[in-house]
Amino acid sequence: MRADARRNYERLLTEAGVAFGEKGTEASLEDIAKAAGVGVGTLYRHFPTRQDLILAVLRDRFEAMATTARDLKCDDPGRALREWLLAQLHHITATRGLTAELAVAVNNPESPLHGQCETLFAVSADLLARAKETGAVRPDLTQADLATIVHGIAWSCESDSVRQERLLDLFLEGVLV
Amino acid sequence: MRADARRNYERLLTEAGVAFGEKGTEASLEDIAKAAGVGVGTLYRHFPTRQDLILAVLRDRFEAMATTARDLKCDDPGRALREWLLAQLHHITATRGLTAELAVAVNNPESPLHGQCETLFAVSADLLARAKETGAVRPDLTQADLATIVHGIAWSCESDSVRQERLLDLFLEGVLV
DNA sequence: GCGTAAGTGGAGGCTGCCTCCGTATATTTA
DNA sequence: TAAATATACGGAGGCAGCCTCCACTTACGC
Repeated sequence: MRADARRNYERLLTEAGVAFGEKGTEASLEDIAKAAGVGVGTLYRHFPTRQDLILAVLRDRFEAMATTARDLKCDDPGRALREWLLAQLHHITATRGLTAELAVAVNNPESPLHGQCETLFAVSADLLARAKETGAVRPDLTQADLATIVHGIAWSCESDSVRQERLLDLFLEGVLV
Repeated sequence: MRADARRNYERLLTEAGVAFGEKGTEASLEDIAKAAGVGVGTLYRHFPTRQDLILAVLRDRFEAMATTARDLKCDDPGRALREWLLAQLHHITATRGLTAELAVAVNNPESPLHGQCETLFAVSADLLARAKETGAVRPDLTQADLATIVHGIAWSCESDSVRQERLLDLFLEGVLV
């Protein structure tokens, strides 16, 4: 790839991240191209569809999440799982405007981003397995349950991290006495 | 209101419900007008903004929910609450394509639809209070918690009612052992 | 330096949004 | 029942964003 092409690619990615964060998935692509100092044609060559651009932006976020996952250290398996779920909430919230897309990527194996989730799945699987071993969580709990509820909470609480944490804890502790 | 106006109003509402269900909030208004056998001008007179049309469609759904709420009968307060939450999940799912709007209406007191929620709130408040009295749920649980989690689950499970029910039960029973 | 493969950018066709206003029709009045 | 009038209709038209296409420009290997 030529140097100018790479430069434009990066610029577009940056501006797209900003625009999607501010205006959601429907942000004007012409505006994004303009912000990146580039013509629409260039945008469309690098990212033939809006979806491609969204996915490219999300790829970066997955990286960040994987890094968080690797750095996660906690002895108590129950706590570790909770920390990981909270970290996920945090990242999903940071991916403002793309929450829905993220949920699709995680839940739908057809999604071209599904592969990117492998690292995250591995971390979840590991933490979940350990938590089950020590009897910290009910044995029928699945990764899918966790992924779904985390996205649901992230989506329904928008950017209110206090409520997110409360709902996560309600979920973990249970509501019926 | 003239008879023809009323007829067109109803037709538009019906077609809008169908279109939003099939294509989400972004469905083409011109197509909706066409489906209703009416010009765009007529659509815009009745519903000056897309939001107005969405809200009008939602008003109908609120009616349906309120009816369900009134018909709800169950002796055990814990079970009654669960039934009500399930019914809500069901209705939210039926309101395909408008889940996000519904969540806004419920969570945001500014929403012009917020008033419509009163009946539903009253039912929730009643069921929740009774469940607390009998000690069926933890005392710090709020209506807002329930509303938020129900919308989160409905959204994240799309139309998979089995998963919705499972997640609701996980929430109610708790996940940690 | 030069040739060319690779990349650029914006004009243009298309669709959907919303407004405006000339035309049509339901309802009232006589 | 027919005229008068208030009410409603509908589509043309201006605008914005989507995406394609291709004449022009530029980086880079020789």
